[in-house]
Amino acid sequence: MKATFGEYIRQLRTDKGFTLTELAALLKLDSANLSKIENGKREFDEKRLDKLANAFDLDFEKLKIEYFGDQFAKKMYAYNCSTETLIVAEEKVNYLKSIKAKQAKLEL
Amino acid sequence: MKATFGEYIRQLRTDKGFTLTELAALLKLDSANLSKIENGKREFDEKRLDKLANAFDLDFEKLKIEYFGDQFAKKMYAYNCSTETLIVAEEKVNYLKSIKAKQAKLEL
DNA sequence: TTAAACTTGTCAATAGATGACAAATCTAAC
DNA sequence: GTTAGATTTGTCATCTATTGACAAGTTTAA
Repeated sequence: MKATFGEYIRQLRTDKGFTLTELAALLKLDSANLSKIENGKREFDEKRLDKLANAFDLDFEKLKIEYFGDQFAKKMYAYNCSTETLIVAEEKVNYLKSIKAKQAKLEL
Repeated sequence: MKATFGEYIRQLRTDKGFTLTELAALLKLDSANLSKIENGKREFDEKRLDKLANAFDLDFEKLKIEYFGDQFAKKMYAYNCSTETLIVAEEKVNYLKSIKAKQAKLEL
């Protein structure tokens, strides 16, 4: 659960005994590029999250957590951000939601 | 502190009595584009964070928290991610750091 | 040593972000 | 209500980064 997203995909794939070529076909990408993704040399495109969930019958909500958690972690690591960034992020999500709620009310 | 990053810039700017054109010059961008940034219609490029910190004499670490917190919040809001994403992100940052620490040890 | 699996390098094609500028709108002072 | 400065909006060419694709290399296990 602490692995990078690439390591996570590799885990899923090898557990099911798929080759890179087989999984790549399910995800509609090149096996060479899937290799790079698993080794952290390319990004996994969020547009393919649903295909990945289908391929391994995963809960989509949990997959999003894994995926975006990984994205955020990489950014924070790269820019040496303090963990307070995450607290601020949570506040800001709530702020965005409150804005939306306010707008929905006005449209009544 | 809960505002979006665009609102935050606008706050800083108007507090100091700068016009869009003036601040834009300091940040080396077009005033029209700065307007879009303040109104959440364009992204603020992370490469300009240092210029922004200088323009308002801000603590760079705090500015990063504000900036990346905003980025993460937007993503989470857009993809409707649960707040658990942030907990996972924190675990993963620590994982990345532990990897690095391990590698540093091997290189001795 | 052979075949399949995997890795790596490269590059053209594509998509997305950015800079630039014109035009419209807003605001406040006169 | 006119004017000037400030801001907003729309558009588009250009730049940049990402992606797909494929060739060539290495590793692995039989």
